[in-house]
Amino acid sequence: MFSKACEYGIKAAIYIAANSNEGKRVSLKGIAKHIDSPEAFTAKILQILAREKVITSVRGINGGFEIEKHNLEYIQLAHIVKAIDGDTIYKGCGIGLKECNEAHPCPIHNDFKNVRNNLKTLLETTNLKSLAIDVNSGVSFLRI
Amino acid sequence: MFSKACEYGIKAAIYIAANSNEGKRVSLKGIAKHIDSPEAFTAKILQILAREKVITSVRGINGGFEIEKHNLEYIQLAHIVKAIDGDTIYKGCGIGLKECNEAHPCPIHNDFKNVRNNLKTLLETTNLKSLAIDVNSGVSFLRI
DNA sequence: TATAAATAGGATAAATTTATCCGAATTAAA
DNA sequence: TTTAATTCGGATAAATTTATCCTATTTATA
Repeated sequence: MFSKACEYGIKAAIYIAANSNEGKRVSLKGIAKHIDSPEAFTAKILQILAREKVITSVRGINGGFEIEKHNLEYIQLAHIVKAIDGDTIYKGCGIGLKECNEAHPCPIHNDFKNVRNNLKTLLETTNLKSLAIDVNSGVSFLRI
Repeated sequence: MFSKACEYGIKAAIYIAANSNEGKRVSLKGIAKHIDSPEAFTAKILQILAREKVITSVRGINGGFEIEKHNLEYIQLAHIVKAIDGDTIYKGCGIGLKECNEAHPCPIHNDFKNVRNNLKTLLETTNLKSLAIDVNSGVSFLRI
């Protein structure tokens, strides 16, 4: 479904969100440890998310990653996925046709419309705040 | 969503189905041309589908690929996807957790359940016959 | 039986994704 | 102002996916 990079990106963003929600900034090392991802590779992904303004990075001692608390509820999963994997997963054709639409549909176009819209809606309406709250309260988990 | 190999596999299977539905056997060359895919790579994928009994291959002159007409309605997209990409796309966790379930859910587990089930149902209930008919009648397309 | 048209499958190459390494830049604090 | 903790970013390596090439095998037919 998503690339590995995107999976790490989603998990990292949620972990950062969970901590930012409690006023804590987290380091690359801590992120990689808590989401069980390779550190250097995760660093690249965090750079992308920082460039795309999904997260904020702070260099130097006591630096790390954070998200402004009042932004948490406005950052949707779609922002993260789009930054890393692009939007073809929830906008493109299921079997990769360049021009696939109502007028010129691929064989699974209509059936897939539901799945794709379902996914699109999910990604566009799920914000980091709600995900962070569940992680903080122990309702959901980021590893294993 | 699906790998390139899987996209080719789905398109090839539908093309073979569309022809088998009209009593015609098709060659690798013809398949690759009509679904706009690299010939040698497509050959590998057809081998997988043949090994998995999704399609039948016939060697030698006038050989090619076909599907027994009376089987067309019993072959679901899920068979093809599972043979090529496996079933994690419609069974696994959205962010790659090994153990993700009701008791120990990832943060997007519940939201994703719908998408995944939606996809699973689609793949498990869409058969090659209906897809073939649409292609044959010019309602849907396999390339461009 | 020889030939030509097909698929099968092993070897290899190209491209992309995933992962690692290391020096540069930044910054708080001793 | 030096040091140490930290992210940034370029270079490279490893792994996987995608793609190609070539020979072997099969088979209908001349």
